[in-house]
Formats: sequence, structure tokens, C-alpha cells
Amino acid sequence: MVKERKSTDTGEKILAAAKKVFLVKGMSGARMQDIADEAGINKALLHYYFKNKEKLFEVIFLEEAKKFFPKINSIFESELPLFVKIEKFAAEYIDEMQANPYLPMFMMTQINQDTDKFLGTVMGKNNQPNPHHLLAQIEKEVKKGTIKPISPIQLLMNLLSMCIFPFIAKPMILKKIGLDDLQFRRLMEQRKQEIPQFIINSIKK
Amino acid sequence: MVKERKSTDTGEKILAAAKKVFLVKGMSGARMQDIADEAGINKALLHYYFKNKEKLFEVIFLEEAKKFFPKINSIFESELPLFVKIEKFAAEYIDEMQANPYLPMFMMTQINQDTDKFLGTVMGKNNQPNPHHLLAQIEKEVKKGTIKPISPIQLLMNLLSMCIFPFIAKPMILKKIGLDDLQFRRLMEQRKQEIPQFIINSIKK
DNA sequence: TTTGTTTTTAACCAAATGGTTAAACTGAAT
DNA sequence: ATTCAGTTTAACCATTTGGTTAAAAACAAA
Repeated sequence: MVKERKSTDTGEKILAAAKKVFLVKGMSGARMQDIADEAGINKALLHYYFKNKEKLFEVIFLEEAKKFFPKINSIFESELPLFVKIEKFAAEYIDEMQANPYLPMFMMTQINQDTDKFLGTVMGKNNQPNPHHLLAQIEKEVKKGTIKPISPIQLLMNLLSMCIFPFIAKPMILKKIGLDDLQFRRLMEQRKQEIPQFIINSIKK
Repeated sequence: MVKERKSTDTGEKILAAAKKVFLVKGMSGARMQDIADEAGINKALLHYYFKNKEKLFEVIFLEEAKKFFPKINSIFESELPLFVKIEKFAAEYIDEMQANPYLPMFMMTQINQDTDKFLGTVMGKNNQPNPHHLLAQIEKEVKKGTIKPISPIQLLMNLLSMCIFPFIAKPMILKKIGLDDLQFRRLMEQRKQEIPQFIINSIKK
């Protein structure tokens, strides 16, 4: 059994190259030779440092999952008021996705490919998204009468949808509306306030 | 040059099988032998009926694109009032996606893979999404003062996000919230009214 | 300088892959 | 029954692919 080699220049080079290639080509589409070329190394080194293609991919997936889900949990489970939570989530989540705009598409691709594997086995128990605290909080606010009656799941879906989907649809949006990258970034910056405002306008009594 | 064979039993079988395999595995991940197995035919027949893997894929893509974009255009370009348009879009779009729940993920995958190819070359000029009429309508309503000031693009993104993203995130939603397929369908049925209501509550003066 | 360990290289491997080929089969028309 | 055209089959092909192997190179310690 090949153990993972300790962190070195070459190992890091491989990871950086693998990330680039996997993100564009996906796991099936990515070729080990392409990754080696991208890293500027001999292909056999990939196998010296990583057991096989799948293991290499899992390392990348785990690294990326760490940027996608923890935000969800830390904010959802905090004791902040609901509206503040929505504002905070939109702002911080969009910041994270602005820094990693490929991330939603990458995560959704893997999760759709094999949910149990990627949300189960590979990730294990840590850092799994857990919406229950927020759902309960929404329910409580509805009961208190501070917001209009809305299903907690529906509200959660609205929030996630508006924060995440634009990054997935980015190439389509850019092409059909005729925006460039910078304009898209600005648009998403605006959404940090626009989304919470839109939501709060809708649900506030 | 192999012309596409005229529509026959075998041709249809291939298309049905190809759709299944391409949808799950994507283009790179799908194997011609897998498609042949799924269709219950000899692999060489794939090449008798379709020039190559790429051409077969394009046929499938075009078929699926016909379910994804035309709704967008017909409703966006109609002369209906804005609120009616939003209601109609949400209802009809969600109906279409309920019938083809894999479709958003499939389309977004291809568009992210190579936007110019899939939104350009393969689709040609027909049936391309064209949001400009709706954007202009939103702008007009803002100016008339019937809705609160909102950027047309932002409102469009909100509408599309809330209608489309849940289908993309379906496996994640099901797993993390603990729903089954039927419950998800019900949830999306509710969204046919919930989304327009949510939006109208937010923007109406 | 020598020795031992680690890293890198280039050649190699078996299997998989998309595609080709020619013969056999099938169905329709004469 | 024969001929022709279209469809299907099974074998085959060249290339690609992920991975293996052993030797060379590099590095570190004594």
C-alpha cells in the first residue's frame, strides 16, 4: 500500500495541477497525463505520491468541500437573530464563492454523481451540512408571528438558491446577458445586500 | 461520411439508451459499450447509426435543450403583465423540470464545460434563451413605480435561481433534510405558487 | 567518499476505448 | 427462388489510459 507521501513541493504541485484539471474535466474526463503535464512532472510520480486517480480526486474533493459547507453550518447553528443570520450568510457565502467561483458547480457535480459516496463515505461525519437548527429557528419565528408564515424548507431553499445558483449559471448568464467577468463579480457583490433585503422584504410582517 | 440513419427502432433504442447513460456519466464518462449494453445491441451499431460519440451526444443535447430553453423565451417574450409572467413562468417551468428533473444539472454541466460550443455551435441560433424583453419589462415597471426599485438582472437571477437550483441540489436536499422523492415532488409543486408569491411580496409597492 | 534513503525517470504493461471491416443475416421486390 | 439493399454481427484495430517496474539521479548523514 502506497502511503500518501509527506507534503513536499512535488506533492503540492500535483495537488494544484490536479485541482485545475479535475475542475474543468471532471474525474472521468481528467487524464493522469494531463495532470502530470499541468504539474510539469513525469506521470509515474502521480502514483508515487498518490495511490491512484480516485484517491487523488478524493483529496481534492475534501479540500474543496471544506470551502463549501462549513460556512453553512457555523452560521446556521449560531444564536444570531434570523434576519442577521440571513444577512451574514449571504455576505460570507458569496465572499467565499467569489474567491472560488467554480466551487458550486464542482460540488453539485460530484454530489449528483454519487451522493452517498461524496456526502457519506468520502466526507465522513465532519463538516456535513446540517440545516436543522436554522429550520427550527424559522419555524419559531413563524410561530412568534415575527415573519409571515412560510415553510422553513422553502425559505431555506430560496436563500441557498439565490446565493449559489448564479455561480453555477455564470457562463450562461455572461453569454446571454452580455457581461464580462468583472461585471459578474460586481453583480454578485451587490447580491450580498440584495438577497437579504429581497428576502426580508418578502417575509417581514 | 455516415449520414444519420432514418428513424427506426434501433435508432430510437440507441437514443433512449444514450440519454440514460450520458445523463448519469456525462459525455467523457459514458462508454459506447455501456450505451450498447443499455440498448441491448451490438456496439458496432452505434457507429452504423451515428457518426461518432460526439455526434450522438449532440443529438441528445439538442433534444434536452428543447425542454430547457423554449419555455424561458415564450413566456419572457409574451405581452403578459409582469406578475402574471412570473407566476406563469414558475408554474410551467417547474412542471417541465418535474417531468425531467435531471435536466438542469445536465444543461449546466455542458454549458460549464464549453459554453461557446453548447450555447453556440451545437444549438445554433434557434431556441437560444433571450432575456432582454423581460429585462426591459422589469425596468419599465420600476420606472412606472408599480414595483420597488430593483435591478432587472437581479430579479431575473432570483426567479431563475429559485426555480432551477432545487433540482440541481436535489440529492443533497434529500439527504440532508431526510426527504424522499415523493416529498421532494410535493415540495416543488408547492413552489409553483410559493416562488411567485415570495417574489411579488418582495417587490410589490 | 561511501552508504542508505528518497525521488525521479523512461520504458513498459494489460486493459479499455472509440471506431473499422467484412461477412452474415434479414426483409422486400421481382 | 433469386437478387438487392439494408441491418446486424463478431472480430479486429490503433490508440489511449491508469498503473507498474527497475534503474538512475538526488539528497542526506556518517
